[in-house]
Amino acid sequence: MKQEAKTAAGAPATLWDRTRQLASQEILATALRLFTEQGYDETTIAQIAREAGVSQRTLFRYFGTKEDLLGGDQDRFGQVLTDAVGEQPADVGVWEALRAGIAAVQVLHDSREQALERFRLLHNTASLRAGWLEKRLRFQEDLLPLVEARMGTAGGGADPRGRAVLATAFACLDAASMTWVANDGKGDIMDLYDECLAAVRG
Amino acid sequence: MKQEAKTAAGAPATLWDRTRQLASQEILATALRLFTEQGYDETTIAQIAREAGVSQRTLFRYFGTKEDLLGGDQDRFGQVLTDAVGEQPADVGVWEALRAGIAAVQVLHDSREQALERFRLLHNTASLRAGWLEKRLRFQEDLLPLVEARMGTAGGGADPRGRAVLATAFACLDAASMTWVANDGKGDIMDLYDECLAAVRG
DNA sequence: GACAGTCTGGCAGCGACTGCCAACCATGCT
DNA sequence: AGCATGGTTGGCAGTCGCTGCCAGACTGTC
Repeated sequence: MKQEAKTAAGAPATLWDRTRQLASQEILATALRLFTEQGYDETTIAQIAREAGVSQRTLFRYFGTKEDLLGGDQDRFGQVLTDAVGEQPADVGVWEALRAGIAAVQVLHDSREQALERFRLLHNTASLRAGWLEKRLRFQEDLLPLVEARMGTAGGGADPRGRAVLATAFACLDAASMTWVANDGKGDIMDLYDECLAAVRG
Repeated sequence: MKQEAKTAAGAPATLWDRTRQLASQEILATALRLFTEQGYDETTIAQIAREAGVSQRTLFRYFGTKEDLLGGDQDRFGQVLTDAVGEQPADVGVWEALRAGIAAVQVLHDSREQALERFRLLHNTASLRAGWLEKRLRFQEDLLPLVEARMGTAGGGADPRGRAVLATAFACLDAASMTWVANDGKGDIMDLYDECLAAVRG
């Protein structure tokens, strides 16, 4: 259940945890390979489990959902995002604070290639896109109180402005990443994000 | 299944078509009732089919997807939207044109109550939210060329600004409708939308 | 009344996902 | 070393959304 994934270097904890982590990596690698090879929808859980050498039941214990096999740690995304935004000084504006959060998330990507590969899958697969948008919406919900506090709007559901600012920031991130993928990973996502915001806010 | 052997009154279309339409309405009404009564995820296709008096197979022939039982004509939404935007005079700005399109869609709702009921289900059910966002993304893709033409940006994937403006407009609509639902349908969605845009671009 | 074209329901099956249960095995205690 | 413990695993059955297939019932036409 809960795992201190602090196995950065050495300190291999118990043998169990090491085995767990190994299996987890194996499953993740197999899934990503098959997804890029033959597409997300065309890859079945049974196939991933077979090629990774585990049972379907175990696979579902590691990753509760087929989607989780791609995103890996989307939950950590949300964590890093809200943390980064929350840690911004109080005198920083909303837009700047959100920018800082988004920038913090970008650092989490392992490599440009892997990020590009994942984004490409995400943008080209309807079911994945849907799931991702849904998760992103939950991040927005988590961020909402922070944003409203920074804007001075009382929120409580009556004032739409906090939600609007938040949704716009993510919308720009969306546009930026889609353009980034369309350009085969050329340029920097944050630059594109800035360009998007500038286009929107004049 | 059973049918009124008489139906003497009026015969505008063939009996087939009439039966079909009747069954369709019956299914739709049953589905909406069960969804609001016990929730979307807790309602099975088998239950809807049983209470509507048709087989599952037939139900799936009428509505290809469980989601289709709620939205009904989401496709028409997109149609009206793109038509309205496209029909705006050439000298109208992007933001204004998009606003006109969104306003055109609002007219399609049957009644305030029904719209509120549907929106409530939509915003409270994760799977539905995901599907809706996905479909909305497709609308954005349809709208993109129109927006880029109006902005003078030669899209082709290289320029993110068209996508950014588009996504922002929808983001504001999202924030507006969520606030509308949170306030139990009080006020006008378009007013909230304007407020959102002002907060973003102000 | 016979024929053709639809529509329907039932059945089997796929894929994602879950609950249950028996077998397993690293770990800790004696 | 021996043994109990508790987390881990895999298989089996089952649910739910959804599809292909096939036989039978129905409507409309000649």
